[in-house]
Order: sequence, then structure tokens, then C-alpha cells
Amino acid sequence: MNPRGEGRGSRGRGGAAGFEPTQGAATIYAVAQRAGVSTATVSRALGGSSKVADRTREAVLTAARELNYVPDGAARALAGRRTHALGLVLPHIDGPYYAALLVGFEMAASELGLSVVISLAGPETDPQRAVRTLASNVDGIAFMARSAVEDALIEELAARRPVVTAARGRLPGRDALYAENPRAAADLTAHLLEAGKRRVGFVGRPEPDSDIGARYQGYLAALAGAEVEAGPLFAVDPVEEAGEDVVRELLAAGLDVDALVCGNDQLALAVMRALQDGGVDVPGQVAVVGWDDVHAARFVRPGLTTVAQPVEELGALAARRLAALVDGGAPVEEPVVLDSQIVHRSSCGCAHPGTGEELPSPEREESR
Amino acid sequence: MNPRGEGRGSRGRGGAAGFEPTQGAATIYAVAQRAGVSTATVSRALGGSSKVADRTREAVLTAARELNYVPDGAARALAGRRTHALGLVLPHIDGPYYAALLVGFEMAASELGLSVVISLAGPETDPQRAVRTLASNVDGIAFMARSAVEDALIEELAARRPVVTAARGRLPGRDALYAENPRAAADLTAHLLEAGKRRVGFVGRPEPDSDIGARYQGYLAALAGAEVEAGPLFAVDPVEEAGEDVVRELLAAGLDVDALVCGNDQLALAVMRALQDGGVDVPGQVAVVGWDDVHAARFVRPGLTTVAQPVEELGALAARRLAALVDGGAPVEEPVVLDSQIVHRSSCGCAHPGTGEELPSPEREESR
DNA sequence: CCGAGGGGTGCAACCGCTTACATGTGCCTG
DNA sequence: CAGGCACATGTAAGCGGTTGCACCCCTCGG
Repeated sequence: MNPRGEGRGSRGRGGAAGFEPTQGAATIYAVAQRAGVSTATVSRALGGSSKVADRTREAVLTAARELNYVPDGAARALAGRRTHALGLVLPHIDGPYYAALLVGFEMAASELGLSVVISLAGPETDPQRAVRTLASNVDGIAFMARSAVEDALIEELAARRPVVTAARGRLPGRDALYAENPRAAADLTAHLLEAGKRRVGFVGRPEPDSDIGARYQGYLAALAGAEVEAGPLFAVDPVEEAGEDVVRELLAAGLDVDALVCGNDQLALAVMRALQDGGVDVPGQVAVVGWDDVHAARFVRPGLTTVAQPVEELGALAARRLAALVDGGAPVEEPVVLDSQIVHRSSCGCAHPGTGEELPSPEREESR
Repeated sequence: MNPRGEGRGSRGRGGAAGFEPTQGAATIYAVAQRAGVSTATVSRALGGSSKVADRTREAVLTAARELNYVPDGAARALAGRRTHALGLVLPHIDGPYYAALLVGFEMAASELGLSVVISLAGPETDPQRAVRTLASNVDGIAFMARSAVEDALIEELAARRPVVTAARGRLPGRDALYAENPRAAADLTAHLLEAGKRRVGFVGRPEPDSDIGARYQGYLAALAGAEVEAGPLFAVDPVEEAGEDVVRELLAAGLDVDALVCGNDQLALAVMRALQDGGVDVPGQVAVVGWDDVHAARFVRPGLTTVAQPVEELGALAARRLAALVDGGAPVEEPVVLDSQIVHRSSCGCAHPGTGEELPSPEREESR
């Protein structure tokens, strides 16, 4: 005995307010009726691969198609205790880096039939509230990069929902993913030395446990390995103005470096431009390298040698890992580390130039 | 008589499967009990500003805080017929343009207490399915730019959910928002003429009703107004390689232009670089201008003169408009058009250079 | 002193699904 | 031929909120 008779037992709300909600959308009852089965059978036929006779399934599918039926997300989530949505927490997006992370995440999630709810945890918004709300709307949450969310909050949420972190200081016991840093940094630094540079400085604040910190370590290691004394460290924020400041300082001090490893491309581009504006030849007098392979890196002269990270893949992996956790998978003890790749252009001053144009950013590959 | 006794009447599911769902999360029942009131009162105290005595409200808020209560999204959505989420359909993101759109949208939504569910409607995924699913998970949907979603599908969804479009061919009767194009294009073209250019070509496929189409119209209008004959039109896709092809063709044909208006910066940057690689002086021999003010535009030499659109604001407006529709607002007959702004750098070859550095992209402004 | 008026609460019926458990049916076995 | 079993389906109890309506109690006015 169907709880509602023929017509849906709507509590006739006649107010002038609101877009008529879920207007006319077919419900599972409609499908059941049309297919001549119970709602339970419809649910099973459409979703769970449980035992449903082929004939029946067919009938249900047909009815569903004819009615253009799409199950209501909220109802499904409530009854099934699964929202089929993944949360993604990012810092305030800018630059291609986060965009790529997002793209990878979304595509992987969508392949798994999951939707993604994003939350920009900038310092200006209240991350506490936003993230807590997010938690009650998704099955699991990925925290990306240095989003302004404290570890304690993540831990709190982790108690009730699966959680992964990506490109972010890892939390003990939680799944973590990031791109390889120290080795690429070492290679890059060594590359500079091979090109004859001897006074190699570092630009960027190497906070412990951060990407830039790891890069700094690699840089140091390469220098130590080659028994070359480390150049000056400019521990500045990874923003453009900071890059300009560094160059000003450098110029004033008589330019005692012949190469600069920058924590990211934003810094590298700013540094390079400021140097050039100051009449310094790049890479002749000072080589400059960075990280991220931003779009602009291919357009500046000389082309910026930089490190491309498989960002999109990182995002995709995060989504897949999260989905696995939601499905009851066990956390992976070891963090997943993806290989970075140096993109040789000309700003490093090495022998084999190669504009780098023939090397599209790796993350582009799966875009087509 | 509470439907569940003391302990929550869980249907003891003991399987090994899945992360224990909503483990221990406080429910409205718990809050009600702790505050010594009914769940109806809790609901009203927390949400609806309906009549609740101050003392009672206080008690409820306290209890809620103590239990760290956050209402379950699914239940709230189901009962309230409001998901409190907005859907955002974007084409496959790349470049800062979509990222900015997204950021604006998300920030505005979050200010309104709404979450945002994104869907990347790239050609590779099945937009039909994805978007239909999205529709059953949100209160309204914003379609941004040329996402691979057909107008018919949008119309179908618009019948059951509020819909807005942004930076996209507008649909009759639906709310639409975009940045001003023809006038900025005309101004830009006029600017080129002022700089003494006389043979001004256009690069980009001017499809009717598209951004680039509108820009082309403005370009044409300016030329006509100045009684200057229009230069060649290179109707190519807005991608890098196309820009290179154009230049190759141009070079082969003896370079019969002294300025090129490009449909977007990607094209402009590619064109400019190819020209320079071909030994052409920019802007001396050929001036180049574009659209979007991408990050790289500030770093290339000469700095790219381009048009900055208030993209983040566009996104924010879309979110707010959508929210208004969801709340029962009437669609706005006239599309909302935001002003674009020309960013003068050096690639246009005009008198007053100004590197443009002192003019941060307008969309950055509200980021801080 | 009694009835009307009204603000504050509680009751309970949903919202549209999922799913444990009951039921029914047909076939195989003892 | 009865009992057992396996499979396909139906029944109905929730999932955790929201909200129309009834009710209670207190304040006033007549």
C-alpha cells in the first residue's frame, strides 16, 4: 500500500515564495508505478546490482528513461548514508596550480560518479564554519596545499569523515600525496652548477614541512654534494613584490650571485624581470629557475627553466584515494609521492637550450 | 513521544564495509534533548527566525554549541526542499579566466551560506548525465562560458531549476551576465589607429553570439567609424598553435598588417612570440593586443596591451543572481553587462607606454 | 469572572529514497 | 508428496531534518 495515493500528497504550499521546488520531477514512485513494480525494486534495479530479474530490470530502466528520472540527491544521501560527493578545500585559488589540482580532482571524481563540493578556505572567510558545514555535506574531504585550515581542525573532522591531504604538510596517519621536491631541487641545482654557476642563491621562505622547504633542502644537498658553498638565502613570501625586493637588494649589494633558485615561478618571473630591468643579463650574468611551470614561463624571454609537477594527476589521485577511503579502504601508511620533472628552457643558461616548447606541460597531456 | 527512545534506534549494521558513517555526529534529537525542548523548537531556534522565546533560543544555541552540532545536509535538503547548494558548470578549466570565475562564484555563494558543486563539462565527459545529476543536487545552476552543454539541455533544466548563464551566449528569458565586449573592442582598435596603425587585422573566429564575435563587431565598428578599411580576418580557434599558424601565413604573404587584434591573450601571446621569432619588431612593425589580461601578459616583452574583464565579479554576480532566483526572485529581463577595461602596456605601440604594472588586474582587488 | 486573543511549543506527518526482513513462487530432494 | 531452498519481489521502517496545525497558558477586555 503506497503511502501516497495517486497524486503526490503535497502539503499544498501556495505562497508566492520561491521557485517551485523540484517541480514535476519524477520520483521513484512514479517509476515504480509505470514499471509495475515496487519502489524497492526500482531502487535495486537502478543502483544496487542486487538480484533483479533481467526482465524486471529492463522494465524499470525503460520506465526511468521515459520519465527522465534522476533520483533526488538529498533523499538518496539521507537514506543511503552516502552523499556521493567529495569535498575539496583549497586556498584562495590563483594561478594555474590550484586550477589544475581542481581539474584533476573533479575529473577523477566524476569518473567515479561522485560530485565535488569546493570550499575556498582563504584567510578572509571563516574556515571553521565553512569546513564544518562542508563536512556535513560530503563523504570525505581533501585538503589541498596550504589552505588556511589548522591541523587540529582537520584532525577533528578526520574522526568522522575520511580525509586526505595533498601538496600539504602531512598529518600522521592520514593519507597524503605530493609531488617530489628535494630530488628535483637537487637536480635543478646541479644543473646550474654544470652550467658553470658557482654562486647560487635561493629565493623563498623555506618553512619546515612545506613545498618550498623541501626544495630548499634539495638545493642545499646538491650544493653540499658538489662541495660548493651555498649562496645567500632570501627568505621572502612567494609573491611578486617580494621578488622585486630581492633584486633591489641584490643590485644594491653588487650582485654577488650568478644564479637564483626560486621557490616558485611567480617569484622567478618577478626576479627575472627585475633583473632585466636592472640591466642584468639573464642567464648570462644570473641564471634564474623556478617551480610550477606556469603558463607565463613559456612566453618570457629567455624561457624560464622550471619544474613541472604532475598537478592534475595529483588532484586525480587525491580524489581516487578519498573515494577508496569512503568505500572502507584502509589508509595508506606511506605518502604517495609523484615525480616532478624539470622543464629545460633558457633561463638556466645551460648548453642545450631547446625552447621547451616541444615539451608541453605534462599535466596538459590528459587534457585532450 | 520521541520516535527513537534514548539511544538512536540504529539498525545495527555490523558489516566490515565503509567508513563508519556520520559516526557519532550529534543529531537534532540530541540537541533537543539536551536543551529540554522538541526538535521543532531546535530547528526553529537555529534556522527560521520564527517565534522562539529568547530564553529558549539561548538554551538551544548553547546545547548545539556544546554538542558541536551541524545539521546534516542531506536531511536538511530533503525536508526543506532546498539543498543550499549552487551548481557551477564550467568548460574544462585552464587559464586564469575560469579560475577567477570560480573564485568569485564561490566567495559570493559562501557569503550567502550556500555551497557550490562544480561540474566540468568538457567534451570528453558526458555532459548530459553530469549536468542532470548536478541538477538533482543543487538549487540552481550557473552555466559559464562555452561549456559543452547544449542550449536545449539548459532549457530543459531551466524548467525545474533556476538557471543563469555568464560569459555565454544568452538564452532568451534566462538571466545572463557578461563583460562588455564591443565597446572595449572599439576603443582598443581606435587606440591602435591613434598610434598610427592603418592595416589592422583580427585573429580569432568571430562566432555569432560569442565573446570573440562581439569583439570582432566592435573592431569592425571602430574601423568603419574611422573610415579605415578592415584588415584581414584570421578565423582560427583561440589556441596557441593557431596563433603560430597565422603568423607563418602572414610572414609568407609578406606581412601586410601593422597591427593585430587578437580574440584572447593566448592567441595574442602566441602571435607576438611567433612574430618576434620571425624577426618582426613588436610593436614597431606590428602591434599586438589581446583579451583577458592573463598573468603572462605582464611578463612578456613588450608587455601585452589587453582588456581586463571583471571576471571575479562576474562570477560573484552570477552566484548572487542565482541565489535571488532560488529565493523566488523574478528573472531580470536585461542581461547584466559589466565594464571591461583596457590595460595599456607596450605591445600596442602607443605613445604613453606605462608598463601597466601599476594597474593590477581589477579582479585582484577584492582578493585581498 | 469568563471568553477572546496570541505568542511559544510540541506533535506528527512528511521529504524521496534505501534496505532489512517477510513473503511468495517454483523447483529440487528425500 | 511434503519440506527445503534459492531467488525475486514487496512491505515498511527508518534516514535527520522542517513545518502546518493543534494546544496550552497567560494576558486582557468586557
